[in-house]
Amino acid sequence: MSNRKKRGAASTLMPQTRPYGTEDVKPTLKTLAELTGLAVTTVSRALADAPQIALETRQRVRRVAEEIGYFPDRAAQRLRTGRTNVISLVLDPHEEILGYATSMINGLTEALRGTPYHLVITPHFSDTPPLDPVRYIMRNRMADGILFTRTEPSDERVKLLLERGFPFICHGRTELATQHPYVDFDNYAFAYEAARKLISAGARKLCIILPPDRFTFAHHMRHGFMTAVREAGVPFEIAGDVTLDSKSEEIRLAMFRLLSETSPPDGFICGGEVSALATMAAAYDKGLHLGSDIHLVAKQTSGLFDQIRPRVETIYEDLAAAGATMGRLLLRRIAEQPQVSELQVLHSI
Amino acid sequence: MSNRKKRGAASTLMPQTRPYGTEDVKPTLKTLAELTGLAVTTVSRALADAPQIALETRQRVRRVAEEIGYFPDRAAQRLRTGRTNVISLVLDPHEEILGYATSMINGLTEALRGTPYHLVITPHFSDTPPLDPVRYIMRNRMADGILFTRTEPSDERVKLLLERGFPFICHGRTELATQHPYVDFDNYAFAYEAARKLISAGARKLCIILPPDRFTFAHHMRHGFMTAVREAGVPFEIAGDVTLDSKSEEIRLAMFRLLSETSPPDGFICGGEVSALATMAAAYDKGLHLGSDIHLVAKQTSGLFDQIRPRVETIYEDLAAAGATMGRLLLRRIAEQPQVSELQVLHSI
DNA sequence: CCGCAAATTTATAACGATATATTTATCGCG
DNA sequence: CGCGATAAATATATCGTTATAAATTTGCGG
Repeated sequence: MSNRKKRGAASTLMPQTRPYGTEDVKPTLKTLAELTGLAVTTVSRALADAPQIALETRQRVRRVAEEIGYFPDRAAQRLRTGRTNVISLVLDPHEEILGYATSMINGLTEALRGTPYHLVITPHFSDTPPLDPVRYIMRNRMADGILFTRTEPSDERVKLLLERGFPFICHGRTELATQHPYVDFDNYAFAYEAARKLISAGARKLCIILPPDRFTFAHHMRHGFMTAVREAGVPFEIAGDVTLDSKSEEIRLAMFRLLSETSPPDGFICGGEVSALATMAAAYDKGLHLGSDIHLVAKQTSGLFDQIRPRVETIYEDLAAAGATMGRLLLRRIAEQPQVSELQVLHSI
Repeated sequence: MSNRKKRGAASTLMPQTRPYGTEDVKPTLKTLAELTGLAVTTVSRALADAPQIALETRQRVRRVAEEIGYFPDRAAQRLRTGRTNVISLVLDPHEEILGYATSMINGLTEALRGTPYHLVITPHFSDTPPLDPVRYIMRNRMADGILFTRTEPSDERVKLLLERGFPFICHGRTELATQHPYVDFDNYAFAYEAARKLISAGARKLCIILPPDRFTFAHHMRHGFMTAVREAGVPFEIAGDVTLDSKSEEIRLAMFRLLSETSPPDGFICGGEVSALATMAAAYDKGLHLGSDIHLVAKQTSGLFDQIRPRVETIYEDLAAAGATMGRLLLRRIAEQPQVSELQVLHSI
């Protein structure tokens, strides 16, 4: 009632003497209500395009909202609705795998584009338990969903998130009985194909540098590798002292040592770009020629290897696509809580 | 008064029959007030360690808070105080400079560690005006401060942010009359030193690949380069068709063409890792030998070039350090609004 | 032109915290 | 014993939004 009387307030839209375009009205629903002579509730629903608000009213409100530059206060929405409109990407330490995070983030932001969702980066510091970031996000209600990488066979994060029913998508699989959503690259196929390529290129003894054994994808790679070498009956070796997470310098030295042994491998599978370069450097330092003395297949996740000479055989993993898929799946999961089975995406090579 | 009576409520801490450790009380100030028999206000201030709350009370509140797993609701705090406890990093498109974003993010998260601040990534899509992300962040009150990169001499973002008095730190400088905070690498020195190195290595004609001309640091690099070549009276060339932002493939082709000309340059300065690799690839394809036929100095921002063979001369820019500095400066700026001069940090080589 | 349903709009009460102003308890001192 | 000063705690209002329930207006058959 009393609001009705205030309809004329619209004329006081710029009461202060200010240059046009710098309206100093506070852009809130309340202001909007005063300007339109409607109730705050009505304005709110009008902007939400609620069908029970007359079309004409909705349009009018929308017009005035635009005029005063109204944008809903995310904090207030968040407090009221309980939704943060945020998803969190847990960034693991030691991800020197060049551009790993960047590619994924690029894909993610593409997936979030046009949605109200934002991406916050939650770091996982190497001196703290892996569960910390996840716990932190849940307890502080920091996000509506979580993304993380480097999944382990019996991943505690997965267990906890499943237990709490908190939306998440992980990059990589577990070996848990319970199904859960994930996005993964077919690292079995990668290693298998890589081995096949090396063998048909003439390599006579293969070597693979694996990720740290605690990660599920290390098992997949090993399995793919083992299957290929066994099928072909080719001698092989698994780089022992060193993993894809090792410092590049260490990898190079380890590979140098390996190449100095009697009957060293001549075919190398590197699951990352840095390890590939380190292996190449070791071979170079050893005076070995890539393509004749030794062969190498690397996993490529950036445009980098297109510029490496001598040319290196690579298998491409599209991390931006993985990020985009993870983002989309997570949003879907947050919105509808669908069956897990729909959400298990395996990016094949 | 009536609250006093409720002191006994502490015994109803877990009224439901639930396994210990899964308290289902809502962890809010209200709950805490009921449990302690204090007023909500008191609890709030107790947790804030306000001196006008008795020490004994503060400790008691803190104990109970811990017991029920209380953590303040960020949305509520944000709504009430107007602070978001968020800083936003605007990620530019086309940052293929491997790990550029990752390094910076790593530094940033290190700087934010232990603070209540979070990092959100606001993408700047290449098909939208550069001002959009900044406008977006300010109007939606998405963050308390903004970080961005690739600063231009007359950067619109800087102008807008200064005008609005919104806290920000940019990576790179402007040429605006007004002072403003920034963190920058000394790209003048980089190019100057690189040219000196090439000349003393025996290069007789220099070439530099610059960033797109719209960025301030392109001017710095050019200036450093020009100063060095003029001082030494050495012939030079500036890669014309191609910039550090060009696709690596294009850079390689351009360099290949350049090397095919009569009396081509034999000393190259590459402001980024990708362009360096592309240049090396072009030389390789041309049959030229690095270190004798041609010389190259690259800017290194990752451990990558330590594994590149033949070895490449590099000058290191520590982007993680830059990120950390930017983070710290921004927090300081948000907190105290200090003099700009304290906030202008130039990372020298 | 009454009355009842459908179409609109509104009032009220949260969400969980904090700023401001006030009240109540405690104490020293004349 | 009472007074003012200090210490400690409290009440109230508010941030900007939305969910719920209630109220009003409108339309239309009878």
